[in-house]
Parts: sequence; structure tokens; C-alpha cells
Amino acid sequence: MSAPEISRKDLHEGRRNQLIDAALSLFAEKGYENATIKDLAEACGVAAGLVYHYFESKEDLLLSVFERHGFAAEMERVLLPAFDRPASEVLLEVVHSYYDLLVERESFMRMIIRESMTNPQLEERWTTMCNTGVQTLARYLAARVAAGELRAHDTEISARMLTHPVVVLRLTGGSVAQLSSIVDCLLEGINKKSGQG
Amino acid sequence: MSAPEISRKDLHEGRRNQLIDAALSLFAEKGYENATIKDLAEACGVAAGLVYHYFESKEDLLLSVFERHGFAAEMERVLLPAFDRPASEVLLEVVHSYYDLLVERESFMRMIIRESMTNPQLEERWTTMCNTGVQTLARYLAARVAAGELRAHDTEISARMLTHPVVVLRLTGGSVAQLSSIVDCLLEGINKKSGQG
Amino acid sequence: MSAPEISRKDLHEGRRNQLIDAALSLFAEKGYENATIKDLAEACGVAAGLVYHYFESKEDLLLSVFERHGFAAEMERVLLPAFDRPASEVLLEVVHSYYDLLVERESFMRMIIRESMTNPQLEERWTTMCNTGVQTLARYLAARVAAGELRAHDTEISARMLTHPVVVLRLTGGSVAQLSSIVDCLLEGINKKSGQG
Amino acid sequence: MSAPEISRKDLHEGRRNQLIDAALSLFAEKGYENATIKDLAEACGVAAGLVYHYFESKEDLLLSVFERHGFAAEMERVLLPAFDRPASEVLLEVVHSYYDLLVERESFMRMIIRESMTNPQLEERWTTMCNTGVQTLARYLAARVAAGELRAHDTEISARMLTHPVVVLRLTGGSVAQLSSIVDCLLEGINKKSGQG
DNA sequence: GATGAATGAGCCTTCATTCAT
DNA sequence: AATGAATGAAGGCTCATTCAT
Repeated sequence: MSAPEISRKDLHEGRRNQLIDAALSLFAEKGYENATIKDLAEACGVAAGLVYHYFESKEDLLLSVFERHGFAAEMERVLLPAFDRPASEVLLEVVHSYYDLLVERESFMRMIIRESMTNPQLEERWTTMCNTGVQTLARYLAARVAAGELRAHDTEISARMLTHPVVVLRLTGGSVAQLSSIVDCLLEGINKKSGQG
Repeated sequence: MSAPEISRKDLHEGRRNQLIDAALSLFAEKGYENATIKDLAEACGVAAGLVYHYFESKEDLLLSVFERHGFAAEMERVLLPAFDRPASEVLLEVVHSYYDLLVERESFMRMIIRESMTNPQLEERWTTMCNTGVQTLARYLAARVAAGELRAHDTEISARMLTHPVVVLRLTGGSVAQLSSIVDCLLEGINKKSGQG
Repeated sequence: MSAPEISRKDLHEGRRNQLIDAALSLFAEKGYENATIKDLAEACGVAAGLVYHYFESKEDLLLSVFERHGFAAEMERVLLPAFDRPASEVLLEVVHSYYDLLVERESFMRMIIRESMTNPQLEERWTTMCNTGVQTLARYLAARVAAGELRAHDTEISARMLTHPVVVLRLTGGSVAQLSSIVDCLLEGINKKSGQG
Repeated sequence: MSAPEISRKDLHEGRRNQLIDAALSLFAEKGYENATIKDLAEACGVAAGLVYHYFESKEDLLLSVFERHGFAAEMERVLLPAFDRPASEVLLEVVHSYYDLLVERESFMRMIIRESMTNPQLEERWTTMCNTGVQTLARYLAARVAAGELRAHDTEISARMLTHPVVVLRLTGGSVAQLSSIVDCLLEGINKKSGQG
């Protein structure tokens, strides 16, 4: 019985990922500029110089964090329900899943928001990610309009009204309990004449 | 008749404000850590040492920027219409004014968002500012519920659904044209059965 | 009686020159790459950071050394005697003055030779300096040919034969006593038939 | 008949020499301090660590370059013609061969000149090499004096006047065409009265 | 008030060298 | 022999901050 084979490449990837993950934590917590390479090395129990075997520069490390922790795909998955399921049933699920995703990816969220304020490349990345999410959900809503469930309207906007409050809620410490009200407001509106309960 | 008197104190205030305003620009553009005191001094055409005649430290300068450029008051003004005016008439105005305010205060917005990701004190400030705004608008909406115009609902959430998409729209390059759809969606909802002519 | 006035600009220049001079010493002794900014600062009794108030970078410092210690002008002065003085009388003086100049500027010589092996810009500078010197002396020799003192010949080459051995003599530890033989050989040649005792 | 045997020792020598030759190139081009072991390894297509199987340290590598590429012997061969051949016939050959040798060994020349400015041991090596060359040629010239071809004079100096301008010519981009003038000047002198038809 | 020289801590990065595999 | 991960000591450079003038 031989020991489980771990290839050199795997070891390399392993350490590299360890560094990236630790970098994400540090960058989110202290900010990119305030997190030092020494911090990172210590967090990983290695010498500072080693970081430069894996990344060309601190900025390259930052980009690698984005490469590894970007979650555009997960976001699209979460925001695109089956077209034949009714919105009344599905939207609450979507909003909750979205919220949970943001909780899970909080470090990344905080990091990208911070850096996108300053770095035009990252700003575009973040904008694209947001807009892609919005348009994904809008596509589903449009399908529900076509299916005759929802009235004709600007579905991109309704997608924004579902997703953006969730993001800000997360960042400004609002409670999860409010998520269902969001869906309700959006579906039913707040005008009395259109009311039903 | 003597020349208009400019007191020593006014001169002091003038220069101080000049420094603060330049600091806001720099902090918003490059980020607090990447903006140097020398940058600031150059932007104002003075020597670096002079900054320390007006502020105890760079951090003190940052706080002074918040002191001078915080716009909680303007936000409350914008988000609190007269209770007796109908939402159907007022909300579009509110959303537009809010959007315009964000445009006018863009530098400050970007700065506080960035710094609040990292600095707990500023995070609380930013959270409070957001929540105060939300609650101000919620108070108006509650008044309209009481007035019988709107149906009973969680007005804090509807306030979020009006304001948060506006913020994110601003930051991710959405167009102003979409503002009216926001109000419409919120008032009428998107359900077909709740009909809207 | 007031104290002697020393302007701020003079103080600046003074310190700047002190740094440049110390840098020349260090660069000549240890080589540019082996001389550290800390070395330099210590040699001048200041903090390392101060160097960067006077020079943008270590390379800028190197260039400043060249600016200040280049001696093309002195070299031309030394190598250009009055056209009407006979070579037989003047060349030994020239060679000695040239040798003395090289002794006085030894640090600079060693530095530029070393750096020109590696840095194309400096190589050109050094080449130009050499060639200018050669051509200056060649011009004088040509005047002596025209004056009928010397035979018609390639005066650039004879200028090289006077100056280059002096340089190498300096660098490889030859003795000053040999300088007069150089002049003699050049004037008289070494062929017996042209000999004169 | 077995295939040609290549001993382990030969393989070792082969790789060692490959490393040394690549090191010479790098040291000449970028300078010892600016050439990294990694540069060297890459140039040879091996891992950085391997260099230390062949050399104890970077300095040992430098010394090995001198061991392998020193050309004192070639220089002596080039600078020592048969004593019975007349200088008038031989010197131009010598100067050309010497020039060609310097062209062939340019990398080494540039390297040793550079390093000798800084490293006393190498300086001595370089000085010795120069002086040995000078004395070798001087010995031949002395033989020609004894043979009655040349007048009695300081032959070390005339050897310098033949060799040093050639070196500097090489380094400062002079043309080969000037070599014959050197010999002519030295043989005949430049004084008109010593006439030469 | 205003200047700018001076400090000193600390950061990113490089690199010769070692060593387990 | 060969690899490349890992180390650790510097080195160049930046910058908030102080202080004499």
C-alpha cells in the first residue's frame, strides 16, 4: 500500500490557493493597501519571500484572488430559476439564495466593493457582475410576463428592486426577516387600489 | 468706510476648507492610503508641513472630511416630503432629487463606501446614514398609509426598494431614465392580477 | 555685523553636493550596485530617506554624479595647447597635465569605466569624452603639421598614442617616469634610420 | 564496437562549461551583480538549484569564468613574433592579431575591466595580464634593438604605445583602419626633421 | 502662518543559497 | 544529476510626521 500520491503540481496549487485564500481574508479585513505581504506570509506560516514564487507582485496576487473567488457563475445560477415556475412561488427562494450567497461570499463582496471604488478595472468587473446578475433575473421575469403571470413592465428594473436592496441590507446590517417583504412589495405594489389583503 | 474685514479666523477656515475639499477629491479618486499628504499639499499649492497646522494627523484630516462633507441633513430633507402630498405625485420627485444628490456628492459617496469596508467607525456612520435615510422616507410612507393612500405594509422595506436601487444604479452606471420605472413598480407591483389598466 | 547669509538654496545645493560627492566615492570604491543608499546616508551622517529629497532614484543620483563630476571641459583645456607653441616643447607638459588630471579624477574615471561596460548611455558618454579629448589634441597636432614642425600624418592616431597609454598606465599601476618616453617615442619613432642619438 | 563512450566526467564537464560560458555572456552584458543565478539557469534551460551542483557560490562561478576564459596564453602568443623577423614587417601583423583577439574575447575583456574596477584580486589579474602582454612584446622589440633594426629606447613604452591604443580603440568604437597608422607613427615618429621620404 | 529639510519605520521586492524529493 | 519550494537578509523607496527657521 503506497501513500496517496500527491503530485508536485498539486502541492504547488495547494500552497497557491492557501495564499490566495489568506489574501482574500486579509484584503477584506484590512484593505489591500493595509495588508502586508508579511501579514500574508505569517498567516500561512511561510517566509515572506515565498509569496513571490507564486505571484509576480502584490497586484498579481490581488488579481489571482479575483480569478479564484469571483462568483459570477454561482450568482447566475442562483438568479435564474426555471422559466415555467411561477414568480409568486420562486422569488422568495431566489432572494433567500441570493442573500445566502452574499453571506457566504462576504469577504469577496467587501473586497471588490472597496477596490472598485479606486481601481477602474475592478470597477468594471464589479459593475459587470452586478449587471449580469440583474439581467439574468430580468430574463426570468420577462419569461413570466410572456407566460401571462406578470404584467408587462421593465423587468430589468424589477430585478434591480429585488437584488439591490438585498445587497445593501447585507452591508448595512439589515435583518433577513425583511426579505419576504421585498418580494411582497414588488409583486403587489403598495397602492391601496391594487391591494388585496 | 474700511475695506471688508476678513478676520484671521476666516482666513484660517478658508485654507482649512480648501485642504479638506482637496482631500475629499484625492481620497475619492485614489483611496485614503494611496493619497499622500504631499499630493494634497501640491493640489493646494502649499508645503507639506502646512497641513499639520490645520490637522493633527492624516486620520484627523479624514474625519474632518466627514465632518464637512457628510450630508445626512440634505438626505433627510430630500427624503421627507410633506405628509399631505400623495405618494403617486411625490415619489418620482423624491427619487430624482435623491439621485441628483448622489451625483452631487459622488466623491463623498465613493469615499465613505470604500472606507467603511475597512474602518468599523466609518462603517457605522455610513450604515446610520443609510438607515436614517430609509427611515425618514419610511415615515412619510407610513403617513400615506395612515392617510389611506397606500396599503398597510412594511414601509421601511418599500423605502429601501426606492433608495437602494438608486444608489447601486449610480455606482454601476445605470441610466436616470429608469428611475420612473422604480416608482411605478413599487406603487403598482408586477403581478398581473393586481391590474393597472 | 550680521552672520554671513546662507540662503536656503545654498544649503540645499550644499547638501546635494555632499551627497553626490560621497556617492562618487562609494560608487568608485564598491561599484554602483554594491553601494547602498544606507551606506551613502551614513557616510553623510543623515537618514536614508533624505537622499530621496534630493534625487528621484538611485539612478538619478548616478546621473547627477556624472553631471557634477564630468570633466570633459578640463580635459579639453589640458589637451589643447596654444597652436604656436612647438610640440617638442609642449607635449611633455600636456601628457603630464593629462596624467595629473586622471590622478585627480581617479574615482570618476574608475566609476565611468566600470559603468560604461554595462550601461549603453554611459558608454556613449565615456566614448564621447575619450574621442573629444583625442580630437582636441589631434587639432593641435594638425596645427603643428601645418606650421611645418611635424610631418604630415594621421594626427588622430598620434593623439591616441599619447593619451591612451597614459590612461592604461594609470589604471595598471605604471610609473609617471615613463611619460617622457612616450613623448619621445612618438616624436622620434623607434626606427634606427630615423634615430638621432 | 561500442558506441563512442561519453564518461560521466565528460558530461559533468560539458554542463559545467555550458554554465560558465553562459555566465560569461551574462556577466559581460549585465554585470556580475545584475546577472542572477536564475538568469543563468534559464539561459541553460535548467533549474536554479542545479548551479550549486557545479559551483560553490556565485563568486566561485565568477572565478571559474576567469579560469576558463582567461587568455593570457593567447595574448603572449600573439604578442611574441620570431625574434629574427624585422619589426617593420611584423608589427602590423601583431597589432592586427591583437585586435582580432580582443574582438574574439570581447565579452571577457568587458567583464574583467568592469570587475577589476571594484575587486582588487581581479584588478591584479587584469594588470598582470596587461603588463605581461606589454613585456612580451617589449622583449621582441628589445631583440630588434639588439639586432640593430631599431634604435635603443624604452621598449616597454613602445610596446604600450602599440597595444594600449588598440584596446581603447576597441572599447570606444574606433575603426580597424587606423591600426596601420599606429605602427607607422611608432616606427617613424611624427617629427618632420626625422624625415621618412 | 508657512516652509521644506530631516527622520525613521516599514513596505514591496529580489536573490543567493539550501534542501527534501 | 536535477528540481523547485523555501528561506532570510537586504535593498530601494515611500511617507506620515516633526521641527528649526
